[in-house]
Amino acid sequence: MQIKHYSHQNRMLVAIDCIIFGFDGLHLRLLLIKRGFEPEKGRWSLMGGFVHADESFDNAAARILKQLTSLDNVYLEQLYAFGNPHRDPVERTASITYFSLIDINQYEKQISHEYHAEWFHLKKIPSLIFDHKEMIKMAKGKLRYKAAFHPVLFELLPNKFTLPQMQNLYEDVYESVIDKRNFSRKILSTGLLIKQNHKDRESSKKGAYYYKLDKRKYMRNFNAFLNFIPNHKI
Amino acid sequence: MQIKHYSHQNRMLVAIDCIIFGFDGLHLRLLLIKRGFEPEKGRWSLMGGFVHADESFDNAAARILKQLTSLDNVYLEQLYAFGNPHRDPVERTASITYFSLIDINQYEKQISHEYHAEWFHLKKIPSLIFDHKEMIKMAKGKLRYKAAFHPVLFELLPNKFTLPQMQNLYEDVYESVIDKRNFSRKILSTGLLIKQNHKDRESSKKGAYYYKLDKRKYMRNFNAFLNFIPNHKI
DNA sequence: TCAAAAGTGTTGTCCTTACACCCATGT
DNA sequence: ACATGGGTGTAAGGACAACACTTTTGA
Repeated sequence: MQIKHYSHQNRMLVAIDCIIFGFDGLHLRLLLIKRGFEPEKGRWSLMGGFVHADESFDNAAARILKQLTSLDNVYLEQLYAFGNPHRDPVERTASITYFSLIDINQYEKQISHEYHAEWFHLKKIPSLIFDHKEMIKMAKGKLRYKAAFHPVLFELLPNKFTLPQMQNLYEDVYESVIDKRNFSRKILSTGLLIKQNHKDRESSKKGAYYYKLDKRKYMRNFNAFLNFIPNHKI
Repeated sequence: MQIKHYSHQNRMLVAIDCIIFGFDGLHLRLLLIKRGFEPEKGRWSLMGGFVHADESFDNAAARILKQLTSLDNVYLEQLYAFGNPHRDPVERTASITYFSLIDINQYEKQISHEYHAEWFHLKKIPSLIFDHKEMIKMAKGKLRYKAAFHPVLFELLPNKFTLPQMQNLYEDVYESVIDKRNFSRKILSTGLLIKQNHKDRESSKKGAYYYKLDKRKYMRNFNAFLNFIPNHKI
């Protein structure tokens, strides 16, 4: 006998919420939108949406991210499934959260104004709906954890970037000060950076050399362990 | 206006599946059951069940684990949400997987025969339903990742254990051979072990000293980074 | 007395850290 | 000329990895 349904079981809505990080050259930032429907319409929220009937979670997350940013092929990784029965007061809704790292400059080119999105400094996150604050906290933890061993923060950097910019990024992620001599030695020792022969002349008088990521090596070595952060705690 | 439902959205079943690891003193093992209902009745499967209407995912996982093992307070951590639309052929069912580490001796005392459960050696996993093989693969990866930096494998060990037993466990998890001198130095340097003054005389002639875990230090230091495995790859 | 597993120490290498000065440029 | 941030080298200490012999005891 062919079974058609699991009877008497509870079905629920499943949504995706995206925790979207960006980096503006000085600080790590988080992209939030103004919620466009009830309840809580008009309050700040993570970008999200319901999973469609014939869509995997990964596809739903990519679709939702693209809706907001118009970007394809960005770094997107499942973070955690939030399933508290009353997290959405309207109706039981599970949220599968995804963690995204995007190049803020790519975003700026493609910006959609439909969602009233803004980049927030991580120290200045406004009040958010539901359990979104908890989601962000977990995403920050995961970013630290991952970046301590994998070169994942390159996903946040533009095509060309300088070592001082990179150091700003690491210092912001770990909320700590890093010695620039040790930092540059460690980063360069990965062999992932290709020095360019021109400088960024905007952020200092002397100018800092641009580097590009060696994409081939990056792909190959992504899962190798690195150890970027001295004395890091999670 | 009070909203009662999100209209026109797709609702789905949400299930929990538990990847349950144990350690018998020599080898890492995985607990599987014989599925008790259609479809795929009688085939090997992870222990699972549907999330009830008013139950969080964590609570559902703990309930389902207890159903099989009769154990409370075991190590249980969310692993990943599997959401492929056709992963269950009957009806769309998301699976939130949980990763569990239990002391196999506790389990043996409490065994429930209702599910025809068996412990499988990780090299000899039988054919499994749906995407359960993929779940196990991910769980193995996470176990390695986590155990490389956190003392989580203690969850698999009985109250009293010997260093050779512990080393067997680490060697099994990482499928590699570890130098016992370096291993004991590293493990003991954590300060987490309390040497007992009697020996296990069963597994060797000379006998190996028992140790107990210093639970207080274990709790306090769980999130500190360790580095147990030389040259480990994920 | 022999076999089998437990237990223990040393050394060289490499990685990590701490630290200070010179350079290039715009104002 | 000076202030600002960029770029580089060295030395000391600690962690890690490689390695071999002695001990205990049951058979």
